Amino acid sequence: MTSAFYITTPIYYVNAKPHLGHTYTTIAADVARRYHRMKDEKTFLLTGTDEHGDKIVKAAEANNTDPKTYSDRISALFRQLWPHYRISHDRFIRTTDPDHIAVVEKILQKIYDSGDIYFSEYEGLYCYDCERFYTERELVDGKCPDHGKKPELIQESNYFFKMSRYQQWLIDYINQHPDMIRPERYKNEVLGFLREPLDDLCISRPKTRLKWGITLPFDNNYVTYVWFDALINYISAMGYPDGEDFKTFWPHVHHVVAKDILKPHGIYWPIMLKAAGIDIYKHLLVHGYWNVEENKMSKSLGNVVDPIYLKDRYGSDAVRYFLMREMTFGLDSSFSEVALIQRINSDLANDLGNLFSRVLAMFHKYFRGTVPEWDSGKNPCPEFDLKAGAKEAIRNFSADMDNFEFHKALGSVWEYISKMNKFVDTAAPWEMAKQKSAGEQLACVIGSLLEGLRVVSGLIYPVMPDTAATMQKHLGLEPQQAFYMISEIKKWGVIKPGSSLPKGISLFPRIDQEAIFAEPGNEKTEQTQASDIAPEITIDDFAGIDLRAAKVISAERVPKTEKLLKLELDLGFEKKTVVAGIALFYAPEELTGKTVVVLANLKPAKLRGIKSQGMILAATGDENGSVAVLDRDVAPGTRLK
RNA sequence: GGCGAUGUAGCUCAGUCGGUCAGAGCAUGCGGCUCAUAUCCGCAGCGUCCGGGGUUCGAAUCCCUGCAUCGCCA
Repeated sequence: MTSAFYITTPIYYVNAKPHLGHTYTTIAADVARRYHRMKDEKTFLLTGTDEHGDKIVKAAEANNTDPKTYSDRISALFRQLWPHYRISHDRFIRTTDPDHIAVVEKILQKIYDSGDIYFSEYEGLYCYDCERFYTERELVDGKCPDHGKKPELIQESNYFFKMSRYQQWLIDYINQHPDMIRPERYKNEVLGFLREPLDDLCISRPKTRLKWGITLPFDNNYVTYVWFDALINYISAMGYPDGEDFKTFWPHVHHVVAKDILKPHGIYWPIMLKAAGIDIYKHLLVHGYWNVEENKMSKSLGNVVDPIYLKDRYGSDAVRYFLMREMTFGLDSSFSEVALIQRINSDLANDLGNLFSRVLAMFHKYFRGTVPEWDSGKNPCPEFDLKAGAKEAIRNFSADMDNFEFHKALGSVWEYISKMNKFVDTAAPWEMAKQKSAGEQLACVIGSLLEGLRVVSGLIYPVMPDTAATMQKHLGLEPQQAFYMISEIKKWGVIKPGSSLPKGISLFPRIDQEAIFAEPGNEKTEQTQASDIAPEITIDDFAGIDLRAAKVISAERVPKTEKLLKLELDLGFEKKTVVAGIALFYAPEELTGKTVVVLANLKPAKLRGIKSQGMILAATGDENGSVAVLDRDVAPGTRLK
């Protein structure tokens, strides 16, 4: 019996601004958290920023500031972004927070005392510019791949965490908890790592080369390696070891991460917990990447992955919906503005928005805004049973959400929406309205539809909280109340007869894709080839173009040019001289005797002193070209149309 | 080089133990309705289920092999 749910995002490294990937991870966590709220669980959502390490020092230097000031600035960008997407974290942790630092020190000391941290001297190849060690095989010609300098052999002492000691334990643990790392492919990947001997983890950096970090409690000359510091945020934020939040939520923790940080979360973190005597996290949920398709986009890459741009343009709910619907959790997906617009138009505007709009319009038309008495049990509506459908939708939705299969969960909701659209068509309320005798049935149809919409508003709540609330309002309900509780959604007949409802609205206006691409700065560049088709013409326009079959009598290069060939053409009734820019692709003799297509009524032009009386058709690109040749014999002069 | 994953309709993908599994959504075409955001509903796919072998009465589904793409490791 789970009564609590704790979900985390990674703490984001402050060396870059928030982008689409961060947004996806955090929205996914928020969606999961809202779903567990629906199940009446106590929930906690943690996110934050990771601020230590040499990359931050460098980024700060590049911006002419110090690490703390720089971190403050970037961290604020993350913190300020989340409200735009209706993400309300219970805590936003920073690794520079004093309570976090205190817990990191505590954990280090604990592991040190238990003997899993040792001090060791070693030598290695160090690049002073990169401020890092290289292994022999990382080097290119014995030089650092970034700077092309030869690294120096230096000696250094550091503290190491005995991960190797826990290798077998971790393998066994994962095998005993097969759903600990999900989806399964990532569990297998971790087990793959573990087939090789695990190196001990260097967890310190001498202050001589890095000061921006948490000082080791047992040696003032070193700071903590950034990953060791960062992972601990998941417990420091909860007041480890004695905080109430820690006790309540830690047993129910779910970490959401992208696949690039699988190794720290799948290997370092459980071993750290084990070594510190803390229970292992419950689930690690690993998702894939968003591949942003540059070519199909209107905007520059930077713009489209900018979460603020997307939200301003399409709205928080629509972007949340797209991200959750489009990506199979765990796999990579591609992101494009075109795909986003298509989802919005087909799923949100056409299916859901239009259903909402048509139902409310009919309700107002036939019942003047007052909910009629109706009873689906006593007087069943024709064809479909929306009540049973709702039950099924809720069941499927819940099962999918429990498995973090957001895309499937939404699929289940949309199946129900589709059922309702069919129901409207089959029941044809407008026909019933014409026959006064069908009044009871009409009431049942409209009443059921209103209830169905209420169920939908509850089910979309985790993904589209704003839209859910808007729907509630227009169904005459109180969006402030916990309408999204599963127990509430499951009821049938919540909208009371006699209550009056406000007018409906368009939940999601359709988006005119062409209009967006036509905006200044949105020129379609390098689009797919189909997209640069010239403006539409009529058959009459085409009639003005006189294309003729013409036999090549002779061909010769135009002197002093690379591209031009002079062709003598036979059109049957006359001969023409034509200059064509195809010399890069054709030798003159190749063309002689072939029947080509000539634009015969082109205004003559002089090219290199030669009067060209037409133009032959050819497909030419940068690399190659091909003259249009008729593949069967026709009389010269035959018109093409 | 090693390990692993993937390769199914124009696009994105479902296909659990081999036997109506050749599917869904989008896009496209045609037809219908008119309550609705030119929306909705219905109908329509001659797909070498990557290629080639094999096992089997029977394979998209198992085995071998080749190719392609991707990931991790080295």
